[in-house]
Amino acid sequence: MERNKTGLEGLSKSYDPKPIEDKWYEKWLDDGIFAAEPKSEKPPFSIVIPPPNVTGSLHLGHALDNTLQDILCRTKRMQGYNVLWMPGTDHAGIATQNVVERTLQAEGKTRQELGREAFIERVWEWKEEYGSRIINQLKKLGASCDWARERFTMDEGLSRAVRKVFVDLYEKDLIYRGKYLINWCPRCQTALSDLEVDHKELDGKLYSVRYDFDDGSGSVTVMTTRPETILGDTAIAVHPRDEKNRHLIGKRAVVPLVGRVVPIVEDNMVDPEFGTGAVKITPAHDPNDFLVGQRHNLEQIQVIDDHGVMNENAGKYARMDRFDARTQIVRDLSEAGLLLSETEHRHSVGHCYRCNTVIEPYLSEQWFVRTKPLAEADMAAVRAGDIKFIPEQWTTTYFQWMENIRDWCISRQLWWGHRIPAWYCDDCGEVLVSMETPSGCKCGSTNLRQDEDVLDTWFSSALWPFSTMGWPDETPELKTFYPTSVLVTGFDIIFFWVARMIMMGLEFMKEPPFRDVYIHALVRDEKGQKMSKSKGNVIDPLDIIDKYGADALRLTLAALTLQGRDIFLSESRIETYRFFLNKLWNAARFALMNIEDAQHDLDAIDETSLRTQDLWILSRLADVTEEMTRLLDGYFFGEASRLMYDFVWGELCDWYLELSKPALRGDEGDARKRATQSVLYAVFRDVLKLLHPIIPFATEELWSAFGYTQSILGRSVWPTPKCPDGGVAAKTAMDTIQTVVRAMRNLRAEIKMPPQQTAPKMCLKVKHAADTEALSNNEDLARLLAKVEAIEFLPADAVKPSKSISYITSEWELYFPVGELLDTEKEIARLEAEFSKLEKEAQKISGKLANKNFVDRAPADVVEKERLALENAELQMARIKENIAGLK
RNA sequence: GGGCGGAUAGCUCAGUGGGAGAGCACCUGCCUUACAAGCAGGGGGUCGUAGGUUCGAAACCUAUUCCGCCCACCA
Repeated sequence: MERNKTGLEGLSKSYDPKPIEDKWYEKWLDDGIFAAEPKSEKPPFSIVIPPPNVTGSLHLGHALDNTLQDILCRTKRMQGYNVLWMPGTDHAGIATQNVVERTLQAEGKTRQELGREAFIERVWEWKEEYGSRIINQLKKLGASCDWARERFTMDEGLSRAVRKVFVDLYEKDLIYRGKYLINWCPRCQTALSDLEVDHKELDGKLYSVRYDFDDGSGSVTVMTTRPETILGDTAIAVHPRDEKNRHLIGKRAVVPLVGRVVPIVEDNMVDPEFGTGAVKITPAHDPNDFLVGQRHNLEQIQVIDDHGVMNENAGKYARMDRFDARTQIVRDLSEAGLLLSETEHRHSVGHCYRCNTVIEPYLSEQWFVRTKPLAEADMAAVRAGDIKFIPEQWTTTYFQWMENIRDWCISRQLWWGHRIPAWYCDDCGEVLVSMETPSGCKCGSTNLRQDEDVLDTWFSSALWPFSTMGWPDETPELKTFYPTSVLVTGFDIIFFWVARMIMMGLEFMKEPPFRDVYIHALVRDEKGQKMSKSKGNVIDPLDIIDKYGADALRLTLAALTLQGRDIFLSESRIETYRFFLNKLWNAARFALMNIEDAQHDLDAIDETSLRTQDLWILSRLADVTEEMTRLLDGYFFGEASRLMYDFVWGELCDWYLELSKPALRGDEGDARKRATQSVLYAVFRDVLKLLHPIIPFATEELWSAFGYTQSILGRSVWPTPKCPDGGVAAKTAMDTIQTVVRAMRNLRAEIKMPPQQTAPKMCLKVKHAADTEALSNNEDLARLLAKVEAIEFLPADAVKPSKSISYITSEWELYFPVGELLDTEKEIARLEAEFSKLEKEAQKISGKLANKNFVDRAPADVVEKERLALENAELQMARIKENIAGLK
């Protein structure tokens, strides 16, 4: 087979990602390697990207999420799958609107001044300018998405899907409209869903306020954290079985400061143990009170407006900010003698997840999704195993939320987003919900007004797995790639996104949107703190890519990804893995410079010329190939990365490359040289393949330098494990060689012999249990690695060589004659320390063996192992003792 | 209030019933022609605490302490 020329000249002396990464990304795009085939004989594998916000810039969360997806996609491509990785971005309603509003603010303008149409135009301009930024950043990271399919949640096609879903759900009575108490952000001027409220524990005050009865017969005391809502009180409630407050039911109290007379009612919501057991009821400003109000038909009096300012119902407090009003009302209550106490109280307060403003429970007309029926199907699918969470523990979290799900408020009083496809007839009040703008009302009127509101961003994201594939049309993409294979995302959006995708997928596709949900950790800083701009601990992945390269970042993230644990990232950690890339780089350079002159077909390995080390590395490679395949298949990214790290560095570089040197120099003859060259060629081929999904750029560059037949590594076929004949025996032999070599190095270090100095001679006395042949056949290897001139094999009954230090195992004894360098006392001390360590060990084991329970109940092989260990320890002790005696 | 995760070497973490490990940091010696972003050797841990199960526990069970996170209609 004609081999491409190796490109050693092109490789810098140390690993430098700069000239490599952009070049290869371009080549992959030109080659079309990322393109999915709508119809194919190959088995499908598909992932839809969690669409980043168009406002966004790549952060470490994206970097991790997309690195893992890329690893999966690249692996599957090499394994022969027809891979679709669907990319795109999310319009991110509130977030984007806020960003554009801020740029307007800088120009001294507001969106209201601009008007709706002009503002939306501004947002689109902004989107065109910045929307592609994050896509380019994903490319820098190496993401192998099928970019020709890039989608945006407000594309015409996706918008059509949104309208279709809305209309269908409305017709099935799964979407309804009504006036309810919702979460309102007074700054963003919109409703929010329950999930979009961040609850934070804050130090507040709990006020006791006295409400006098209207008949002058006494008073009742209630507790509140929000005195400003007193102005909207329309009742007081006590628990029906609360004996001490029973007598209050039916009485009427006077609301302080406003003088309104309100009834005292009974309701199960009240906790009789809290405070006095009496609660003030403000149906228009508290979610609980709202429900009580419904049950008792109470008046809803709004006293706070949509800006968080007291309105005309607040009397003299009108036009005051809600927090100023609170201060003033407390002062006034105190002056009126109605404020009985004021205590510190820590409680949770809702904040807007976008702008952090304190949320106001606000009574307004909104659209809702009836979630209960959808959630039932959802949970059934997860229970049936149609959808699997990895790690499994997230299933619990998921169920916990689904079981307590409440209706989803989907209308937003924003301008940027999908306009709700509902029209109101100005003449008859009819509500028309339809995909297309209706021409007129049933009543004949043409005075139709479309609903001003837009949909929650997450409504369109929920359709992402099928809307991106062309739904509601029946496309080949849907047929081939739906359900997708796996969803990779962070736990922070399980409720926002994952659960809702499952709902919509099951409802409209009758199949779940994905089979596996791989939930990865959050990336935190080295101290475990969440990264945030305000803390100044943000690591920008683009800086990292610039400094260390995308591969170093990818490998670090993958290596630190353990199932179910957060990642603490620091630059020093990235350095560790960058060092690895350099190691791999140089190992490859070493191989290349030694196969450059090869005149034979490198693909043909002459098996008769293979020695222990060759069989060992080939069989270890087979082990690693099998293990790596298994780990990637099970989403064990960290384990997979570390497996390759350890194999390449600890086995290939530290042992095999060193052992290959004499043969490559020609010391062992031409046949051995050719065989070793072929082994290197074969090992690197698979190592580069196995590492390619994790570090695509570096491996691709090296692959081209080796000149393997397939010109693009990403197009090569995933390796299958092939253990050579004699591989298992070679592993045992290498194990022995490694132990002996380490022992020799140890003895040299003991007398501080410099590494460049060759030790004249070591004497090896091989005992019964040892693999004598492994040692005598590979004596040259031991000499090479331990830098020893000669190894003298002593007969088992030989006397100990004089003036030597020793290393003794149960299988062999190693003597290093050091002549005058022998420090007798030091050597005795060392041996005695060794002896007492063994003695302790032996005592422990014999204690175990003396235990009848252990001998009787432990498995036979365990007992046997302990017996052997004891025997060995005793043998070693006996020999060490002899040695000590000899020295004395 | 409910739930989840964690506690192992100075630091960050592997290790799910029979040998306590890795990387970084530290100490010693080396610029040995692939790599000083490197090589070789070394010191360092009563595995949070208390019980239990077991012949045997870092691992399994119970309780407990501390740390982190999520959820909840905490007036």
